[in-house]
Amino acid sequence: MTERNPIAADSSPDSDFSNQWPFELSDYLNFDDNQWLQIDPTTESNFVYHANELEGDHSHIEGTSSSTRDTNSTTMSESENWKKELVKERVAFKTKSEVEILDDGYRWRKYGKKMVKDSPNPRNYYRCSVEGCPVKKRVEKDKDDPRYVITTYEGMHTHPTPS
DNA sequence: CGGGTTTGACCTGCGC
DNA sequence: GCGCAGGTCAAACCCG
Repeated sequence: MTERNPIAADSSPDSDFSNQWPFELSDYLNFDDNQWLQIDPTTESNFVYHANELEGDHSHIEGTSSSTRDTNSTTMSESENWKKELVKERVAFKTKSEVEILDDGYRWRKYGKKMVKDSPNPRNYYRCSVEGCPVKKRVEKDKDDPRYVITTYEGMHTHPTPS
């Protein structure tokens, strides 16, 4: 599967991520359970940076990137648990799509499939085909609306997008 | 033949 | 400690 899937062109050519996600992004991000975050289409290029902010501390979402979290003042047990979850970048979003396999420019190899408890649809696990690249993603259909596909990316690519 | 998919088994973390 | 659920492995299989 090397052909592109031009479902929709992204409208922000300056955005780095418009190259990475050349399909239509939905207005919602999901980070866990019921944690849906609505994003502004004009700033959607920022969302990647904030996925990990939400992993353990759902209380705030900031507009800047990466790791500025050492100044928090939560309790000890909380911050430890929270650190543990911040090992990897993670971002999830919901796309309206007929197909689950969206070509985002990278090559993915499927390595697992699992039924999840809260959904009648199976969850598929993919890994980046490039050797040494730690990126994984999981794809599942929205249980409430099977016309939507929930994709969760984990990690950052260590290589440029193959073309 | 090489790369990706399928699929059941296995591993691990967590709640009870 | 046990059982469940999510995540991963890996052998067999499929396909260009």
